[in-house]
Amino acid sequence: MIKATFGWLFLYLPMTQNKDFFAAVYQVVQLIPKGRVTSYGAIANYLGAKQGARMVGWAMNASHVLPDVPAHRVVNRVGLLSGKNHFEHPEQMQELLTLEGIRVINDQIQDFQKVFWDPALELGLP
DNA sequence: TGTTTGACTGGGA
DNA sequence: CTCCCAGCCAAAC
Repeated sequence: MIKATFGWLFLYLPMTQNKDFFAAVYQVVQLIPKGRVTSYGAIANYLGAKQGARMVGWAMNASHVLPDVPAHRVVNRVGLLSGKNHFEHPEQMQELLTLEGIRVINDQIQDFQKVFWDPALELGLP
């Protein structure tokens, strides 16, 4: 029984590695509250793809076609705006964050721990 | 069809 | 602190 549960958990990960994974990423990103941020790895972890942070990044790269996906609220694990160069203007990411009350200095989010939003803690199971 | 490249991360030196 | 490396896997060469 325990083995079966574990089996399900491990099977759940590969199951999500499709278009569904991208869709799931966008859903989570849309749930990030204004004034809060999360990381690629946190989203991947929440979706059961603990090592899929790069895929989350790739999903964000393709997210521009969709409206209402606040990609600026996703940063790397230390609070650096690693994706700034993928916006219309490199400074747009910081501008959007600033409008939401998040302070950014040299591409580094200030009080990162305070504004960090962990889907695994804030949301239920995926 | 094989190789390289990242909006990443954790661990080690 | 910095730098390096190995997983990671979809795209783009």
